[in-house]
Amino acid sequence: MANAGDRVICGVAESHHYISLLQTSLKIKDPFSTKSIHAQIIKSGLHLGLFVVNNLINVYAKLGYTSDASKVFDELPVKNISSWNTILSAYTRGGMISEAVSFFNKMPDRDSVSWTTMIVSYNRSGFWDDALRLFSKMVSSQVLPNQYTFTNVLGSCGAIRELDVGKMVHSFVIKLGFVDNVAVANSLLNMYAKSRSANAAKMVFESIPLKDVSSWNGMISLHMQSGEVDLALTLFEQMKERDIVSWNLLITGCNQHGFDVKALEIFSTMLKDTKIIPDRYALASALSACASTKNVSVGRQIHGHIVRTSFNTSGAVGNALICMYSRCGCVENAHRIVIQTGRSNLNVIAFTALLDGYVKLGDINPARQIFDSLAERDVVVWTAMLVGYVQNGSHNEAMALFRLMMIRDGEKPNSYTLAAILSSISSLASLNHGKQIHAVAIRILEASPASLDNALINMYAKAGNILYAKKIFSLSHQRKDAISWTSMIIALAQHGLAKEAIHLFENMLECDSKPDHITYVGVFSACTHAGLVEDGRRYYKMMQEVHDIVPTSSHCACMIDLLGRAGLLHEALEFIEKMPVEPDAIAWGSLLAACKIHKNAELAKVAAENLLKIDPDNGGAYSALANAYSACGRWREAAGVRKSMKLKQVKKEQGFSWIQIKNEVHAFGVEDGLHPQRDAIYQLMEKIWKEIKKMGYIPDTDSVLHDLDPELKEQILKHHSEKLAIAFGLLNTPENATLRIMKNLRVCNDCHSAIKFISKLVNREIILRDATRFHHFQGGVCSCRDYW
DNA sequence: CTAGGGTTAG
Repeated sequence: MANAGDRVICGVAESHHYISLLQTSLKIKDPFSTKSIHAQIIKSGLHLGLFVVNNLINVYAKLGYTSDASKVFDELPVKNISSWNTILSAYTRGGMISEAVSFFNKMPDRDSVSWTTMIVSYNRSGFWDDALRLFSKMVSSQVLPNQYTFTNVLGSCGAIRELDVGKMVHSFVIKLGFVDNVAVANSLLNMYAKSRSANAAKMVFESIPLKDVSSWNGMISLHMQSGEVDLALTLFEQMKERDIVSWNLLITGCNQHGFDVKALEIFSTMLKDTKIIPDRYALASALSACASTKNVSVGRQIHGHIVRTSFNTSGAVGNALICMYSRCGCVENAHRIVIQTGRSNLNVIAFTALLDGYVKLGDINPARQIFDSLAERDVVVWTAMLVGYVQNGSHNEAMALFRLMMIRDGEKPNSYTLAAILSSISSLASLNHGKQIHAVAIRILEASPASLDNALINMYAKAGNILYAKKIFSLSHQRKDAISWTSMIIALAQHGLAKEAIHLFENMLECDSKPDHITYVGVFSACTHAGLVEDGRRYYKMMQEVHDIVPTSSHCACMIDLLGRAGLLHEALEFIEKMPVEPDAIAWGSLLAACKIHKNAELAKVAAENLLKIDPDNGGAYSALANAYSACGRWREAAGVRKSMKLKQVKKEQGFSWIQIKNEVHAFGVEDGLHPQRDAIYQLMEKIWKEIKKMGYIPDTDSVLHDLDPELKEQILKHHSEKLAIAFGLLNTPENATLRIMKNLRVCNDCHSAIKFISKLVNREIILRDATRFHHFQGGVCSCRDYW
């Protein structure tokens, strides 16, 4: 047993002995050996000095034995600032910020380590402002920052793009002589890079005397952030050594900028040419690249690697796998990974991708099941579900979901949500709902993006309010895109404002906005509605020669329509025979419709036969052919067609019309006897009928089967669904109010003529949206000038 | 006792 004097002399050696023991116990994470060392230290008395005891406290703290650490600290008769700092760091490491703050305030003295520990703690929790505030307090308390302080404070500046503060810190760094410290210099570089000061960042980089891998990585990151992928790649080539971060910067950068093939190339080079093992960032980005390029086979290989190395699929990697399989259409695989990984380890983004995968396959029900199973929903997943319904044509479900989102869940929609619901509203042509959404958009969005304006234009146009559509278009002048022009051109064309539509198209060309294939559909339909055959031909040529657009079947259908309606039936047939794509049902249907208008039964027969060859169940073909025969007075043949229709049980779409009064939609079929107001409606129609006949209206009884009693013929015409809807509208709206009627089929000749008279008789504007376009009736005339 | 570079997925 050594005496007291020996102990003092041996102190230093003994200290080293205990410290190395403590470090080993920390390294192997063995709390029991720590306890036994602790016992030995007590046994030998606390003469070893604070250095050893502080070390003991630290090891306890780092192993998570906070109460043991505190106990040793509390029992210390004499403490130095390092003892206090050690406990402080124990609190901050455990994320106990409020405890750390009150401990920090209790400290008798604070040095740069104490302050820095607090700053680091704030940074770790993302409280960048608090970190900077504490830094300025530190400086005014006359405590000098060290290199650790600077790296962290510069990190805070970069995170919140506080360039001005960052510059001040920079001058401080220079003053205290830390510029040559590579860690501090790298932090400066990154601060400037994040604050979008590329030149300052480059200057810092050039001035670093001993650049390390991180310095180079910082520059690569800078270039990737600015989208200069080539420069980033060049720098990467120049590097003498590269680490996983260098590789990941390239992989994620290429992925983010759409160079997904390159990203996968780099990923495979890393696997092949280096010993670097891909981490979760590399795997997630590579999988994302597979998703974007729909490269399942590489995606499966990466999945295989993940399985072989039993890589943890919780979090980023699992989410990326699910997204990859969903976007590649392998929804079952994605679903399997959800089950294997466990729902709680995955996030809403992965589930949104899965939901979307089902939507893309047209499986709306499983998509809804996933949606319902989510514990937490954000605005994006609500929107994805909504878009699913819209694309599926389930507009009522879309409306119901939107209500659920707004009212029951209180989720705030964004511009994508609003554009999606507007698309449903457009299909339902519900002006009231559309106006409500417009109001929501004005209330909650700071600025309306072009996409939303376009949805609004579309909605107002489809709901019959062309004036509002024009207003939105003219107000969105700063952020107009090609789709805005297209939406407006189509809107004008649908409303029969063909000259305006074409004028707008010319404007669009002058503004150097590039029309696409849809723009041209709008242009052709405008030409058709106005009978502008020559313009139509010219634009058809321009589309191919100037804008390099290959005509699609819809363009051809428009052209056939244009020629046919103008009476150039043989030219239309010639067009079909020479058109660049295989003639489809719509092409022959257009010709057939034209034959009906121009009473050409021979050609109608050719068109109908061809149409039925392609689409044998097309009820429209039969009735169009029958109508064409009727129109030429060939009753027997017309009856023959109708008979064969019955024989073949071909269904003809039932015509109906609807009108919205307040928030309710009232639908009417032909001879609708079910409506509660039927007597009043029929009486009013009777009265109107007499009045308009006095004004010169002649019922188009030729369009009805010929072998009926004339009285009965009139009766049938009188009770067409659009006329009933108008009578109902007149009964239930204030005087002078505009009536907006929708019809699922095209308006018939007789109704078109009758409504003109009605508009004059009751002095109302009547807007009728039929299957293809709008008719604005006012003062006895229609906006289509009887050409439709 | 305190620290610097890369953070994916709808």
